[in-house]
Amino acid sequence: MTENNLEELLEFFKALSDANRLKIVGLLAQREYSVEEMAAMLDLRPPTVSHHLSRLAAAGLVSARAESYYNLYSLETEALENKARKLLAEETLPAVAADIDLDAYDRRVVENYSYPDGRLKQVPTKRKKFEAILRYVVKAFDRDRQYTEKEINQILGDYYEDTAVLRRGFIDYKMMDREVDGSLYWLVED
Amino acid sequence: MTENNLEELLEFFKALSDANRLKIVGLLAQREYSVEEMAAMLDLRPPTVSHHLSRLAAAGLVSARAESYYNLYSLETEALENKARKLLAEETLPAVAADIDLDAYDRRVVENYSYPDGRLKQVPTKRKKFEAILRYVVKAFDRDRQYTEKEINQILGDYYEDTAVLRRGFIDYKMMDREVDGSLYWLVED
DNA sequence: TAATTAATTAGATTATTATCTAATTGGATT
DNA sequence: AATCCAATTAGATAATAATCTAATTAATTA
Repeated sequence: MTENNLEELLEFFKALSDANRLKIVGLLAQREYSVEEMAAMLDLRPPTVSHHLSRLAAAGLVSARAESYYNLYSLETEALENKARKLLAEETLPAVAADIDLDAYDRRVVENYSYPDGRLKQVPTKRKKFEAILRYVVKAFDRDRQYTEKEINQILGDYYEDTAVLRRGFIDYKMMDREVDGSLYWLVED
Repeated sequence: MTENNLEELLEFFKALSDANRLKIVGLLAQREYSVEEMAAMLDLRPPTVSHHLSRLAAAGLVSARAESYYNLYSLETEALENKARKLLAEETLPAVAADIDLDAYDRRVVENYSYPDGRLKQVPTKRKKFEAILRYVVKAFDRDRQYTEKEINQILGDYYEDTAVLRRGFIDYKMMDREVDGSLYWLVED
């Protein structure tokens, strides 16, 4: 369902990503034509037009009806409209990204900045990488409870000596919140 | 305006006719990303992602904003919607065919079946070619008047000896109509 | 039945395009 | 001022895809 979505969209866009195929669609938007007629009008050989038509047909955009030994092609207007409308639907594009490995960047950063035992070699200065490290470290905390600064530092100490830079990062990037007097910390919901 | 239409549509479809570019669009439909982040998630090198982004940007589908030395890309949702809606508009597809040489098939058929002086060598039996010949010969008649069968035959005689087969063709293919008694003929409007 | 015709399929060639590595650019940090 | 880093550009290579000719198929007419 999710992966199909990408395949289906891809077939649709590929079908229309050629000038001569677009012209064929333009022709068939007006009336049906035989292969030979279109070949003459586009100045192509019939096998080439046949090939284009088979790609359009595979995407469901055209269909043929046999009449004597002509194959008369016509546009599947509804199919075209459905695809265009699907593109406009809210849920379509996010679904295309459904199977993408969103954590790949974080994993790469964590690997580059960690010793084999899981401790951090250092903390990156660049924002994107710092955030990736924070997302990794924050997993050590529990959503359902509150922590004293002492407890925070104890947990962070397993990752890095300078616990303050990590603790401050959580606050700066709004991954944690705390009491005004700084006595208690807790995770912020996404 | 008319040719631009094809170019613009083509750029749009080509921009989206690649699996990785579709995935990029899917990612950016959710939030903005840097080039390096997307490269990691798609398992591509940054130059490759940069190339894909420039094609998407050329089609107006994504835009970048610089933040420190990141280029943060986001989806141009409106542009995408406009293109999709344009595809649904009645006039778009016929406009794509506006510059096509619609007479190319007829010309080819007429040339194949005519002597240099314009007379027909023979009349084709195959429907499509017969129609092409009829469309050619019918130009000899005037829209604003009526013809007796005798006058018809005289004009058709300039093209071909067997005038009846042409005259009958006009009637069969509804290019001409006539009185029930067959006394007068006239051109049918398109 | 033989000959003709439109379309498709097969196979080869050419043109595009996606991708990579290496080099360059332009900000940002030390 | 020197260095670093993300992004882009340049240039080369590999993978796709468009197109052609030749052969085949299916259907029609002489």
